[in-house]
Amino acid sequence: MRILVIEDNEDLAANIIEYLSARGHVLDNATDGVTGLHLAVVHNFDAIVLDLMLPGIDGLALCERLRAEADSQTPILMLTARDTIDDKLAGFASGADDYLIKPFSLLELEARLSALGNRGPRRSVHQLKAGDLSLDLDTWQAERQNVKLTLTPTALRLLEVLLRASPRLVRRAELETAIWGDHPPDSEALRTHIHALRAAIDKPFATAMLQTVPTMGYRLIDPDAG
Amino acid sequence: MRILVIEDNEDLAANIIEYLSARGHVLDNATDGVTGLHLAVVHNFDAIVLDLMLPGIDGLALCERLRAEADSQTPILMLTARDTIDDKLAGFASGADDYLIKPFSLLELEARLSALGNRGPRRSVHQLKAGDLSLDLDTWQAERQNVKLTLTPTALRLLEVLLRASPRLVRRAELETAIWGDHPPDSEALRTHIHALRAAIDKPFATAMLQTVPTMGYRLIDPDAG
DNA sequence: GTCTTCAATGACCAGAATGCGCATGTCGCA
DNA sequence: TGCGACATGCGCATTCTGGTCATTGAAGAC
Repeated sequence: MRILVIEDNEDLAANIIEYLSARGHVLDNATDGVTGLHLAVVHNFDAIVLDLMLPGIDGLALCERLRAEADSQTPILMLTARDTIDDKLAGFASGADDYLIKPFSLLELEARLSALGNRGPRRSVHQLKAGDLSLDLDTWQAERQNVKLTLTPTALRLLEVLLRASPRLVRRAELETAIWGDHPPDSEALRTHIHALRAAIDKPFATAMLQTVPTMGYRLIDPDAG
Repeated sequence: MRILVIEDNEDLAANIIEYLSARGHVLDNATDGVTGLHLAVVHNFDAIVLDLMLPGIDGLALCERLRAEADSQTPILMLTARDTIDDKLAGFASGADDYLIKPFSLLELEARLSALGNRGPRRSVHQLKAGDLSLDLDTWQAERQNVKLTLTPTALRLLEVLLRASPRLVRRAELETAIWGDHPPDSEALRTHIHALRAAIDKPFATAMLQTVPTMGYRLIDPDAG
């Protein structure tokens, strides 16, 4: 996860950054509110750790401005020594997603950050991918090299089957039953659809991913992998 | 919000339900794990409050099964008297989104549930949004580019469903049940309403947000995002 | 109680997209 | 050179979608 830590206490910030970096996250740090707000708006973090006591802008105000002006939905975890109910309510009211009281365990911080990062529509678990080609099963939008592709319904199903199998080879019979069920068309219409799929995902690009294996079937490979 | 409370302590459950109901939420209750799991799978809650000490299935196991088998992404807030780091970590590891220690304040519970349900109480209570298109759920006023839109009741419900799902694709059958319940009209009246919705939210503007995915359904996208 | 208005529905038509079958072209191989 | 397997392009039939409109039914106004 890419995480922004807005915290002016250098020791604490260093602790958090060291621990989370070691756990494989990418960290960024701001020691005052203005810088933090700026970083949060410009970059696209997966989560923000926000101390409430800050020089510059107050933490609550920063949170509100981030939600209101910048219309950002990045999850925010507030960090503070204040543990009265009113403090917490104010935190959530300003748009925070979680609220952690000092002193806290770094383990718990990471667990809560993960929970924040995992939820929400941003991260779609339902995505098939092979190399620079991807198919989002929520939106059913296919992309290659971040270019959106328009596919016919059949080509879309074909792509889905091939992506799920990738880089395995899929037999023609398998593809046919996947698309038409038990009653595939008389002729080998599959070729036409493979052709259409190729036109969409391979032709506009430099490298071809959809390969033919004569007499056997087709497979979708990632040219950059092995 | 529609909230499921899985809690066998009757006093505590009654307290939570009474309080949250009074605050305008719709509550449901299960006193054992099996019933809870069943309700969670069948209905579509905005959040689940889950006690860890339950007859039937253990809370952690229930959480895992919900995530794994049912593939549910409903936010889960765990409720327990156990407050060691290991307990918390186990909770988050099983798929929880938040973890609250007894005794707790009902105010904090509601704040945390709001944060879970909508990532910011502001959004759920007030408005749905996608790009420059928004729907205020208090006034039921839809706007695009700050221009107020007049919609027919059905188009309004259609917009609500699509906005909540955005940018996910919504299948035709899904839209039909969302609007008409189990007995959708004979003909494909949905098209006419989609047409009406398009006329209102897309036609007067330069860019179209409501996209058709042939054979599958419709989706509402933010043209400026990714 | 009647009239008016508006939305929902279902039928219809037209245009476009898609699927499928076929003819032809291409490649590799014996 | 001949054969098998596949790619490609084309045309027709079908399907899908968008748009329009008349009818129906409900809610509100008078």
